[in-house]
Amino acid sequence: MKERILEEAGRLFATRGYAGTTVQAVADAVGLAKPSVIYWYPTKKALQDAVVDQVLLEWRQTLPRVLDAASSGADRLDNVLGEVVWFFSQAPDRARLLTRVVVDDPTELRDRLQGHLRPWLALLAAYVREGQQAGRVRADVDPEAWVIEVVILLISSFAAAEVAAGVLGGDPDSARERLVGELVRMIKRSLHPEPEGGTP
Amino acid sequence: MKERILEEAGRLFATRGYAGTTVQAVADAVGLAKPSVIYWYPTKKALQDAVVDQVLLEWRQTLPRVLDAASSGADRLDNVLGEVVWFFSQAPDRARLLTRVVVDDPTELRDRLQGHLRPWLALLAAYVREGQQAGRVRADVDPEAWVIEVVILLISSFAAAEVAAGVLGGDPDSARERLVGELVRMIKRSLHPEPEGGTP
DNA sequence: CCTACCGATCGGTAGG
DNA sequence: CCTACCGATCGGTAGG
Repeated sequence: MKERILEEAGRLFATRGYAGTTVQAVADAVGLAKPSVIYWYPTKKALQDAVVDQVLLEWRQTLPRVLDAASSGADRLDNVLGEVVWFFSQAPDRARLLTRVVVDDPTELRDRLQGHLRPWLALLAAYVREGQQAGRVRADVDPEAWVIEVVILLISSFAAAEVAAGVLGGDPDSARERLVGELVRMIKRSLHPEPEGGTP
Repeated sequence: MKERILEEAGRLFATRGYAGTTVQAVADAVGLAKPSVIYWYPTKKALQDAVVDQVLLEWRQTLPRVLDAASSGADRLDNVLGEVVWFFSQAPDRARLLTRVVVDDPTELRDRLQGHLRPWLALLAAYVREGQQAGRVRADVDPEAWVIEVVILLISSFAAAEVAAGVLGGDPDSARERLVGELVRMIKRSLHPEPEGGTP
């Protein structure tokens, strides 16, 4: 039952935000009375923490794939982006939830996110720098700033995917596809002028 | 007094969101009793609408500058980006507010935003396409998708600027500067491999 | 522009 | 896991 609650709460927090989600609404979505939700998660805050923790956990579980993608194939960046895109495409609520955490002000949650992000920032920035020394990556890239901007772009692009597809018009599915394609292209071209792999 | 209310409400809606902002909090910030706020803006919803309208109005007032920047100088894209960056740097709450409108779900607000965006999308995409025909812009760019992704990146980058600067570390001001610099570089390089202007 | 007040709903508790 | 209930606060109104 904890899982059902977590699932519905995740959906609601992602779409309506923390303040916009009532414990009663979560209870209704699951089909329980309000105190039953409070039985499993003692406060609304604890429920939100659990939801955010779950997204971070799911991300950690995706890590092996990403690291694998990062060390194989002709175009490693392309592979990594593919995994990240898959992670958010799978469940766009993840991106919406993370966007809220960043924008909703709670400094404590931000700090928790930063703790998760900082090691990644260092790792990825080192990769970029390495590429620069090898001449594969443009010299004018600011490695740390690039990584941060790419993370922002990835998360917010998926968080806004629905609206963006609406603005683009046409069939929603193909609109989403065009947007993801251009997103990936932009990120790659911002790092190096032409694909890594060269001619196959 | 309407102005004071609008100002404080804008600050609060941007930082805490619609559901997270109470009419009482707005009243306290201005130094009025709650019913006095309701006197000037008959409902909380009307107050939010006024706040969003104001941001859109300020953007329209910035338009002449942007259009001017778009038709002068060696690197027109650079000039336009400079104006947009200035618009959001001036008041980062604008970006945070727009992010919320997109993510907070109210379909009606989205539609209003889309109405504002659509003509721009067409105009900017046409510019990109024109550049492609002249060979100034890479052929693999998807003009409409590119414009949308750039708008998303610009808005969310400023909305997350504070957190991003925290992750980057060091002096907050110079961190912000690095991030904006890289943001602009990414956008430019995603369109054409080298600066438009050539050697001066 | 304020005081006084409204019904509804908030997060959470008591007790079983 | 539920019913019954708590004080606090919500958006908004009445009346001046």
